[in-house]
This record gives sequence, C-alpha cells and structure tokens, in this order.
Amino acid sequence: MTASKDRLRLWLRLLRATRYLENEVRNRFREEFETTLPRFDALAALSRAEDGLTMTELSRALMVSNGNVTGLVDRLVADGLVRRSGIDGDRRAIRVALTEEGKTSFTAQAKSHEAWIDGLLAAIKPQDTASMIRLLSKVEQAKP
Amino acid sequence: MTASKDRLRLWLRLLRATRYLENEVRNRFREEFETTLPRFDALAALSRAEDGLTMTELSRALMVSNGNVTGLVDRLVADGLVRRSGIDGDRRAIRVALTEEGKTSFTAQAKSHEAWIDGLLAAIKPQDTASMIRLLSKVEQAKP
DNA sequence: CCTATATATTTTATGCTTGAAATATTTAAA
DNA sequence: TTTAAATATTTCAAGCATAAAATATATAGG
Repeated sequence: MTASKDRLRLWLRLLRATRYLENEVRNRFREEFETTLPRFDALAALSRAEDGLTMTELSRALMVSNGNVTGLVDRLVADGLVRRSGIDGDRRAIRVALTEEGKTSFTAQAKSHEAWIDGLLAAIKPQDTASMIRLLSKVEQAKP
Repeated sequence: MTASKDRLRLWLRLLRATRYLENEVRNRFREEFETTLPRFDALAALSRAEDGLTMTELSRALMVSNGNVTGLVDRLVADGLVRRSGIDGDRRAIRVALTEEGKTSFTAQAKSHEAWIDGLLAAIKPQDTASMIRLLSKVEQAKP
C-alpha cells in the first residue's frame, strides 16, 4: 500500500527534522550557556509549575524514565538551579522546584531559545506553522 | 510577536510527537527483536548503500557524532550483523557493510517497523500525510 | 490490625551520545 | 622532499537514557 509507504516517509522526515533542530539547539545551548537540552527542558517544565513537580510528574512531563530524572535533578541540584523538598502527607514523594538562581537562568535561556527557534523555522510561513501544529496534535491524539 | 510564539509551539509539538513515536517504536524493537532504534537506523542506512558506507558517511546519514558510530558498529560487528573492511587507496577510511545475517535481520525488522508506523500514524489522513512531508521538508531546506 | 497491592523514588547495569583530544594517513604547499 | 593542513577514525570522560530490581511508604481489603 502506498499510504503505508507515505506514512513511513513522514516518520523519517519527522525524525530528520527533529534531529536537525535538536543538534542546532544543543550546540547553541552549549556555546552560549554551557548547558544541555535535557537540563533546559527540565527547567522549562518546572517553570510552568508554580509549586514544583514530583519526580514522577517531571518524568512524565519530559517523557523520559523515572531513573533518568533522578540523575538529571541530582546535577541541577548540585548546580543550585533546583531544590528538592518533602511533601506533606506522603513521605514517598519529593517536590522539585526551581531556586531563584534557577528561575533567573531559565528566563535568560528561554529568551534565547525562542529566538533560535524563530530563526530556524523562519522559512515556515505562519499559516503553515498553524497547519503543522494541528496535524502534529493528531499524532498524539491517536495514542491508544 | 505571535508568529515567534507559534513557531515555538510548533517546535514543542514536533519534539513531543517525535518522542512519543520514538518511545513506542523503541519498546516494540526491544520486545519483538531485542534490539534498539539506533541499531535499526544503522542497518537501514547500510541497507540503502550497495557497497556499504565509510564511518564518516554513516555518521552523517544518522546525524550523530563520529565517536558514536564507532561504538555502535563495534556492537553490530560483535553480533555478526555488520562487517568492517579496508578501502583501496585510503588506509584511513573503513568500509562498513551488512553481512548476510545483517541483511536478513534488517529485512524482518523493516517489515514490522513499517507496520508499526502505519498503525501509529493511522489517524493521519493520506492527504495530511502528504502535507506534513512537504512542510517538514521545508525545515531542513532552510538550513543555512 | 495485618497483609497484599499499589505508588514514588533510587539504584544498577548497560547502551547511546556528545565534544574534545589523540592517532594515523592523505593532500597540498613551500 | 619536507612540512603543514586536512581528513578519517578511535579513544576518553562525562552526561543522557533505558529497563529491571530494590527500597520505602501508602492504601485497601479482610
């Protein structure tokens, strides 16, 4: 079936485009902020949560394994960007939140990040941007 | 600017959709073939090259670092799926090619892979598939 | 209460990935 | 030819990522 081949082509395109953009963004984060994309993603997720997130919430937001988040948060804590604290009424869970330094760092990084993406996607017309957002949403909506 | 915000939203969507699909595909490769996505990607790239690829060509095809490919190929060689051989006239370069076992493995994996993608993207209509391929191509075309 | 099950997190072993440095070879220039 | 620059690959240290097992706590059922 040609529809099947086309879906495969779409997947390969998606992968290539994402990998290209990821490489670009990673290089810029390293050069301008001496940080990495996973670290930025974690700060971004935490910045959206007023009172922080538990480890499990953070791992779901980032779509990575729980064990992964342990190491990532360890390093962010070591750098003073993030803080771990207990949760009332559940001694299993841990709340992770940005420190003031983390908020400051994230704000600066997010500003540059948005400008980089704007430049990297400059060739995509506003109307096409909207179309792609709509279509990409369908991919995840189809999740079982 | 709202166009800038929209491009950022597009990038986040792209990242989420890709990560979701990658996770799905990785789980299936592990469960059904006891292999990984990077290994499959390497076999796929080599299957497209009649006479194999040099390490540098392979690293470019996969869009990963050269050091990465060394380890990946080491493991594929250890499993008998891939072979390294010299290149006439350039003793720096190495040619990497699929073994017969590698070809057989790849053929079986590629068949399942295409079916998985077909299922995962079933919600995307053929017409939309074509649109997305076209739009995603623009992202890379805009490369400086 | 006690116990089984579920949830939250960390640990462990392994593989993937990078950037930078090191090694080897080729090509170009003086 | 000798030397300098470019190219091809590997090695290294560190971080990212996973799955599975271990630990700890919470919740529900009997």
